[in-house]
Amino acid sequence: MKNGDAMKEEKLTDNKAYLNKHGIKSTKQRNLIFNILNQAPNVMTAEDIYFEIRKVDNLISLSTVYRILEIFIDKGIVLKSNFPDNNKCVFEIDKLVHNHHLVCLKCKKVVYVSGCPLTEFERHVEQQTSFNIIKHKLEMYGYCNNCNDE
Amino acid sequence: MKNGDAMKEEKLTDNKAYLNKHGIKSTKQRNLIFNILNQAPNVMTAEDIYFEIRKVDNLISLSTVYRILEIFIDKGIVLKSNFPDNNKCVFEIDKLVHNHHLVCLKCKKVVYVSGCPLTEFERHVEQQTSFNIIKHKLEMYGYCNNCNDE
DNA sequence: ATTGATGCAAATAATTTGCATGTAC
DNA sequence: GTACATGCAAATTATTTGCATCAAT
Repeated sequence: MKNGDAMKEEKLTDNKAYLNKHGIKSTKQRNLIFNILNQAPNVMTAEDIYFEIRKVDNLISLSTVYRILEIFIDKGIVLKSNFPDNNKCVFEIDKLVHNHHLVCLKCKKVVYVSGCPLTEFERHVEQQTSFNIIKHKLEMYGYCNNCNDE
Repeated sequence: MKNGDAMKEEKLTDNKAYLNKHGIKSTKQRNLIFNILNQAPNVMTAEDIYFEIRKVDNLISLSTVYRILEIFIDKGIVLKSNFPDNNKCVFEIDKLVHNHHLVCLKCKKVVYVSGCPLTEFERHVEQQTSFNIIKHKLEMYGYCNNCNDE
């Protein structure tokens, strides 16, 4: 028990430092959301996060989830996406390795794809358009192994 | 005048053929929406389309706009996107040349970028993931000439 | 004439906001 | 103690749906 508590304590402290480093005040709710997103194997909607927190029996308001996500996005530690199928937004930690999304058109599973073939292309586009390109988002759509078989 | 009418007539006929070819029944409203999207210099929201039609003094219901767009998407002649800033969906004709989006983070202008550096990468991802990739969506974000200067 | 398309109003769903209260520093 | 964060309920916004009427074949 003591051990568990100590680990928990340590984890929270870690997050606090991380949040503070990014100019974000640490609160119980912010730590929870950060932990959940950080351990999530996949993108999550605001509601996913909300229900995940309820499991842990720590009540939180859905609007707080939205507000905290907005802060995390502004401070650059979370990414927001919007797949055109459903109108829900999905959120994920902004890992610094460049991951892109591969979405199954049938079961809607999202898989991360590492590697990024765009660096050179971006430079080319910058020259052509005189835009200053900051970031990009790449989503690929298709059918996963399972859904292909059916 | 006669000339104008003839041109209009011809245009509508063209669209009808095009719609029918894609398994879409032609109606006044569908022709209007198709024309508007086809001549649009940029992506449009459902409301943009709705107001554009109102200008032409032809009343249409917003729900009809949504319904027709859905059909166009299903039949593959229109693309739907969802930029994460605002929760509105945007629509555009699916030109067969592969265009991608370059979005200004400040003024929200969207510019089309031609060329696609992804063909080879997609094959690589298919091998790695056993997905069957159907299509992709690439959005680049940055600051345009104007907004950079300020 | 028939089948499906549209208009209108109401419903739904995601997200945002106002305000009173609670909490981190 | 103060300033900001949160909870709750209500508001807003985009999109969808039900149903009666209209239009294309």
